[in-house]
Amino acid sequence: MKKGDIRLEEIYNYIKDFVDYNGFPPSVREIGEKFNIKSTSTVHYYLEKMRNRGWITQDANRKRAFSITQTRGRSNYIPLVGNVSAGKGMLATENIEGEIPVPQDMFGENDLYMLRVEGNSMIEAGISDGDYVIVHSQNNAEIGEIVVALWQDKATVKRLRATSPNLVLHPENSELDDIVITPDEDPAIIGKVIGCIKKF
Amino acid sequence: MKKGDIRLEEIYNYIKDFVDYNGFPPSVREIGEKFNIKSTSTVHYYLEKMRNRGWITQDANRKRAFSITQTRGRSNYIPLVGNVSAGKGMLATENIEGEIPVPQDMFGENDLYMLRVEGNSMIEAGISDGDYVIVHSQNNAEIGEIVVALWQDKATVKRLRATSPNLVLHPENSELDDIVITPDEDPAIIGKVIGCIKKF
DNA sequence: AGCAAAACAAAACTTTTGTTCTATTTTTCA
DNA sequence: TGAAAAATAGAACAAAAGTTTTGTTTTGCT
Repeated sequence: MKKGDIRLEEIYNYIKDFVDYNGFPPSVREIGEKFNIKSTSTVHYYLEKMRNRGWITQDANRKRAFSITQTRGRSNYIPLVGNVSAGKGMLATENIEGEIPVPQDMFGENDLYMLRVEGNSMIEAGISDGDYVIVHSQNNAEIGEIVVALWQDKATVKRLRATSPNLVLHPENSELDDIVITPDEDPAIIGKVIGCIKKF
Repeated sequence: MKKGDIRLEEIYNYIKDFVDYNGFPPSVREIGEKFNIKSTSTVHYYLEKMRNRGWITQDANRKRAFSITQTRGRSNYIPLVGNVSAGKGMLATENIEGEIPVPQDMFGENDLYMLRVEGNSMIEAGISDGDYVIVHSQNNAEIGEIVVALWQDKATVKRLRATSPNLVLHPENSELDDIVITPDEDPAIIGKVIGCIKKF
């Protein structure tokens, strides 16, 4: 590899990191300073090269305004909900522990939230204790889908078996029995699990 | 709510979206154009307000360079590696199918890549066909960890059982037997699985 | 060694961009 | 209603940032 290409990549990575960290790109002079390049024209020379290779794009006549043209997936920030408690307003701000970025390509972008799973009742579906499930907020679901149900002031993740006359929730754990909830116990479906993130 | 505060929020959201989309913030005049504000000083007036409220920060004497002070978790963009083929250079650009954002809080930020899992050999560890594993790039691992091993020109995800005299890879699937690879078959560990993202 | 291309420097230049100042209109609220 | 506060405009301005030009040094290759 040519010497210049190594430099080019270094500068490119610097720009990527800079944008990631600051939310705006570095100026020509900032780049120069970082790499001990004493002339702005040299930096310009490298930027031009990146433009030609399609690494970055830049509207003409715009300052500090180039963007990296990467096939970089967008993030979608979804609230991590802590205590999923009583009835309505579970997305109340007090319950939101943070805004977690998830890949938009994978999970779309509308009405999602995230929940930390407790217990291993869904372990045979690949959802274990401590995993984070990505949930689409909705109030009903099809039989067979994995849902988040609110019952007795607690959220639980189970597979939906039946909705009437009773709500039947099926744990994906052969050691556990189905949960049958009668209407008068006032259960509610508050979402459909569309994804799961786990740490090892 | 005061009229100005509504405007302020609208402008703030515009800025957030703009930064998300473009990778750099809009200029004062661009904001003005968007909201039919005819004077740059008016936009300035709003930006100042946001600064006072801590919504944005901006280094003095820097143009087009304010950033939103978000309580949002950071994304870490990691390459999704397609064909994990022969020996070295698996992170060669040709093999990178995209840059996927993953939450930095969960997975740190160094030397990660992502791999699409084929087959259900790790299903009892919660890793199924089609899942995406998050891998820390490293060349050795502890016994018991889930690793990515390169063998016969293919990457495989298994639990590490032994490293000598033979490399023993254990599928987490009771229907499958351990894989024993002798040194002359030239296997290599190319990463440790630290996470998994699955879609339902 | 010698030549072409790549890499870098210096300074001057143009445009963009944020800021400031003053003045006017509109809202808000007592 | 009337005064204070908020919101907006216009123009002028200074600093920052990208660009251009010209030239020099270094590198790569035959």
